[in-house]
Amino acid sequence: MKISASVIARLPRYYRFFSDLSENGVTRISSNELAEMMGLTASKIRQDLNCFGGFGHQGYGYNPVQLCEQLRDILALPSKRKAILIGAGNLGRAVTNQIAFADNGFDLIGIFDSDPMFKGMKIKDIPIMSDDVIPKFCIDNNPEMAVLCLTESKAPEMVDLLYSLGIRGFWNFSHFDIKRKYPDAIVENVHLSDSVMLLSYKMIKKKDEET
Amino acid sequence: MKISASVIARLPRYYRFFSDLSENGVTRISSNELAEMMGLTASKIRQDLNCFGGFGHQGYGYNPVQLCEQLRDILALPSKRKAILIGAGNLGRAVTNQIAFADNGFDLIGIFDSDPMFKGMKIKDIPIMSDDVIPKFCIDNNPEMAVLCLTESKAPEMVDLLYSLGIRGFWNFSHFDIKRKYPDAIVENVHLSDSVMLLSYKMIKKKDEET
DNA sequence: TAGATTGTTAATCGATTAACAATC
DNA sequence: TAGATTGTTAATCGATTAACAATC
Repeated sequence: MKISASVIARLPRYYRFFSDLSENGVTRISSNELAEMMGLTASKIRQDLNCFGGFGHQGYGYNPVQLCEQLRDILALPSKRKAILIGAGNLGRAVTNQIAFADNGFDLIGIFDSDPMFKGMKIKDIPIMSDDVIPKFCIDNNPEMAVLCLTESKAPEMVDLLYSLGIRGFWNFSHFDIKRKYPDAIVENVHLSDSVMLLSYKMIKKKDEET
Repeated sequence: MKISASVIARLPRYYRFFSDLSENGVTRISSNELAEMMGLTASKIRQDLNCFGGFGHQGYGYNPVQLCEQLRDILALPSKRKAILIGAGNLGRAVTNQIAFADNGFDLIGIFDSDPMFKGMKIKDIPIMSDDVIPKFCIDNNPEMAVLCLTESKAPEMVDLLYSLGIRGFWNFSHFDIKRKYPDAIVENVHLSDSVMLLSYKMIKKKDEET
């Protein structure tokens, strides 16, 4: 009954496709058609979606509107857990747009930066506060998740602080290995440098193969 | 002799660890010690690193300095391919810092944005130009890679343009499916919304399990 | 030489694909 | 009912782990 990590990793992408289909007024799609769209096999799609119960209709296919709602619930997108963001630099501001508007399961309630230049500023109506007030803010508001967009060197100390304040979910853009220090934390890492290095590798490999 | 995608996906992370070790003056590490650090098995590490040749020394272990150099070459980090960036918003500026300074295999030579408000501005000494001049710029400079940090709706048209100008590598922060339209393009997707949704899922699952 | 640790083969495990019975 | 397409089991494939011989 346990659902594998590889299935789960595909769920947001399914949600994305069903969401688009449903917005485009498509009321019915077969695993074959979807497989062609997504570049997967129909078999994999049927197995994946079936992990969570019979969302399809035999002889008919899948209903994007219905699947969309199901996937929203599975991914807990309507839950709106309180989140804070550390680091109001370019990355922090970019991520604020991602998280504050889209319907991604979180509600951004505060932004923090050590640089006094941000004092009193707001991003999308969310105030930027000084790092100093993180403890008080967390005790008062009990956020569950923190987005880490801070400089490398400050990450370890900040994670210690946030963990001590009860935060257990981390969307981590730094290279600091949170899981290693706090095995019970829930961490989603985004390593942009890994991603661009992979692109570099793929490009050199393609060139090598062509010669 | 073909190296699997799962091995390749781990290479940047190995590079990161060997890089840190070498900076910290570690001159020797065994697969067992590294496995403990990285949360992998020693066996997997030995198999992975052996895909590219015998980088280890029997009875001794691995030399981080040496491995670091080897991985740099494998990932083609010294190659500095010319890259342009489309979209000078927060995300674009954040990514500029990533790519313009770090040693990631690319050299950022131009930034483009349709918004005239950016006209004449620079980010890290790289000029921001109008979208209109993309064709001329590409013909003159022949960039190989484009970073896509633009709004969703503009992506399809922009990819058509860039592809027609000879660009085949894409670091894609948009949701537009480049590979589907241009199967011979080399694409590395970064879907931030997928990542945050997975975090949402993991957090709700943990809560479910605890009750 | 003895000890340590890799390189590499064989065994296991899990994920993907194929096939088809169930059913709308 | 006939046709279509899912749900689900069985077969295949690939990735991970374990074991040990090679060798520094």
